[in-house]
Amino acid sequence: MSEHSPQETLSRREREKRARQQDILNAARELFAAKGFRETTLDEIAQKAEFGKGTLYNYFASKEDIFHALIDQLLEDSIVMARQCASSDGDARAKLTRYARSNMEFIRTNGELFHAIVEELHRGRKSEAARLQDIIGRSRTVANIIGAVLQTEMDAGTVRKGEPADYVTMLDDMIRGLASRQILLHGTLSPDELDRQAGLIISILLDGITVRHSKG
Amino acid sequence: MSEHSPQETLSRREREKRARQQDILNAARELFAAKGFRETTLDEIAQKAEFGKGTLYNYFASKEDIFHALIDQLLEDSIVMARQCASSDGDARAKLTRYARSNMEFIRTNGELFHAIVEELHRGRKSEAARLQDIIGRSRTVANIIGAVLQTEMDAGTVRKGEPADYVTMLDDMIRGLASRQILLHGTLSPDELDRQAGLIISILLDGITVRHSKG
Amino acid sequence: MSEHSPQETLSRREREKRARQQDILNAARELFAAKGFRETTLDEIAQKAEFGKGTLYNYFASKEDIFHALIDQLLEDSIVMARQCASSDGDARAKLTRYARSNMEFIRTNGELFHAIVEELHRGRKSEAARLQDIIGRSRTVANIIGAVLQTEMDAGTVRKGEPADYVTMLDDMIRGLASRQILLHGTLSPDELDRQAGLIISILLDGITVRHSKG
Amino acid sequence: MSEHSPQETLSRREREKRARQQDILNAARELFAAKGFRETTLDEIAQKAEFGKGTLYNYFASKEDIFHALIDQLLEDSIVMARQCASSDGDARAKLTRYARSNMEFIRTNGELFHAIVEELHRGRKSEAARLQDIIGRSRTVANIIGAVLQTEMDAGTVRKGEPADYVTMLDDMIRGLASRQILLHGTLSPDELDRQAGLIISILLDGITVRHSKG
DNA sequence: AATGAATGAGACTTCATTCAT
DNA sequence: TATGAATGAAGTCTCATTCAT
Repeated sequence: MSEHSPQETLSRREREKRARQQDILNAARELFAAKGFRETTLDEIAQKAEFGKGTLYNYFASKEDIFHALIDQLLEDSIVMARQCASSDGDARAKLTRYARSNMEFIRTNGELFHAIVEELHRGRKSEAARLQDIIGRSRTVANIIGAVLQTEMDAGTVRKGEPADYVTMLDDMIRGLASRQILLHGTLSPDELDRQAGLIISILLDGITVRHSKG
Repeated sequence: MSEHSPQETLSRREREKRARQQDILNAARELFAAKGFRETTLDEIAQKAEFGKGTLYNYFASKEDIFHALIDQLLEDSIVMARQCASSDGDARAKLTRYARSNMEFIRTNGELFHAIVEELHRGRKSEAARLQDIIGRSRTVANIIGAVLQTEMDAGTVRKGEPADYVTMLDDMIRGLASRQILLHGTLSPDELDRQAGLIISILLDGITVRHSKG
Repeated sequence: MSEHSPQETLSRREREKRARQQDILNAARELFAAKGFRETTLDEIAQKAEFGKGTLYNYFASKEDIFHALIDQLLEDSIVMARQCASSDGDARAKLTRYARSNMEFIRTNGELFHAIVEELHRGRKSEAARLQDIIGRSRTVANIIGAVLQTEMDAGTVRKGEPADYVTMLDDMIRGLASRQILLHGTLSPDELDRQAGLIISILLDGITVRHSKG
Repeated sequence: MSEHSPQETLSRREREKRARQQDILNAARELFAAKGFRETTLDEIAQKAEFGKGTLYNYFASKEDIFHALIDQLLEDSIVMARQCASSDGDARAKLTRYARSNMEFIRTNGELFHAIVEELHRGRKSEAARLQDIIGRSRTVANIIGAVLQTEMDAGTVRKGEPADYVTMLDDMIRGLASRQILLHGTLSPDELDRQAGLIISILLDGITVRHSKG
């Protein structure tokens, strides 16, 4: 898990700079999540980060720049999370359940920001093309990581043929919808509830809800 | 299907007023859908509706008021749509497939507004409590209508026991996710593609993706 | 002199709009003249024009737009002035003296704005090319009008051959320098002083300062 | 030409301080010339001078202070230049032509800064009175130096009576106007063109443009 | 002496809402 | 009832200056 950065040792200056950047990002993340990108003002970010307004501009070129930095972090984190689940022990059902659970946890933590991102992407922007492609590309990376788990099962004949990516996106849709709804309605998710929901989702994906009279 | 309004007969004045309100709503719907709530200005709405800017305030108390009126309409429409599918011919699979298809169509038409609504709801607002409860309540109405289809199957033992509402929301999540993604990536959905996707979603919900060796 | 505008009659609406635009331009002209473009704030313009700050944007798209409108007016006025002098009675000396005098008067009235314009042009801007060419073109129009007076004399052999435009620009340089300096040092120019200075400038241009022992 | 500074010997500390001050001034000169006073930031000056931003404040009290120091240098230089021309060989025409040429060269080199200075002076500032008087006084010094050349000719009866300062300022106006225009339109001035223009200006000043039938 | 991170006043611009006509 | 000119609060961003290291 130790992500060796190209230069293991940074100057004190550089380290402090990064730390303060992260302070700003953390403040922004909370606010963007709570109020959305447009509704969050720089004054608020500055205040929450305990900096002067102008100081932010020593670390980020614009409000959008802060937002993009957050997107990067989020996508990076989600890729790491997917990799962990895909390489964890157990069969496909175990891995997918773990993924569903981790993802719901992930959404509980970052979901609001995630929502803000989707929202912002949804709008036309100048930087649209390049940035959108980047995000789509990285999302696909996640889909491929989990899709590989399904592909293995398909090769073994235990999962019906299909486009793994389709299945993964539907899995993601269910996860996201469920997590968002639970948070919206109940504020949060208890660990037990998390487990139950994750199991339910995977059960639907793998088994469906129709009762089969097997082994007649 | 004729929705009898509480007062069958309205004065000419009242009828004209409603008509003009609807003109404004139609203009606003297109703009909110295309650019989002915040990014749409009253000037634009006024221009598209071919009214003076001040005139809007004779019909709606504020920009937000227009937005809320649109939400009402959208929810009303979705309830109608759900009822139609639930009462259509065929077995549960047919009804659900029809629902998936109609819903995707519905999202194709209103999806951007739908997105704008979700977005707006997601944020804390003054009117939060009351409005949120109203929306949740009406969403539940939809869930119950489709849930009843599943309940019938459960009673007949052909669908495994569970909370129908859970199943419906997951169905909705898959529908919404798929539709949104298709629109975002490909711009629109062809009728054929609509059918294929609706079938896939229902197939996952009912059958799952695991291969069963039925031992005929 | 009556410049018939394409439409002799404008709607009351349009007339009032123009009047208010002119109010804003007048306020801006004074301020730009006194403090320069960059140093003048929109708040000041709004206050002097007795409008709310936002109101300015109903009449001009930006601060620069106001500036450009002023340039247009100034150039238009100077062309009119040059035409009047060139078509006035008397010989070339009389016309040129009149031009010098009028121009000094013109600079007394508009010189500060003129300076602000030159200043602003001097700096690189996005709109540089197009706008600069426009201004240069219109300046040339003035130079050509007065140059034609000199050309007539050249054709008659009473003025030595040369590029009329060169002579005119030098004349302009002297006029502008003198007027600017007088205003800077003494605040204004009395009519008598105006006459004396105009005569001096023309005398230098036409006769030079060397004493000639004519008719030996 | 050796300008003896009041104190022939300065401490090493003092000498180094002056050297660094000059480094800063050189950087500022280029930037002010290219972009104007307002548009140049202290960051840019610091970077070009290869100092930290805060360091500048050890050498100058403010951004304006730097500007004023540059004005001082420029005026000092122009006085030196004028003295050289006035004391050069040849008759008045030769000296004046040399002055015109040198001055155009001077403007080519320093013109943008010159322009920035005029611009800045033109505006009302706190330091107005004292500083303005200083600059005017030093400009007069230049005018007097060149004016003395004309005075000699007047005394000899070869130049018509008048205020030498008036003639010099008009000469300066023509020089400045011509040089500025050439730079603005063509970017620079070739040596040949410089000579031609200088000759033209002096020819106008001394001879005027009227053809005289000298009746030899 | 040298540094550059921190600051906040102040600039331009947008836009929902009001109100006189 | 219909209008759109007027408004000013609020938003993002810049930059000269200060000050702790």
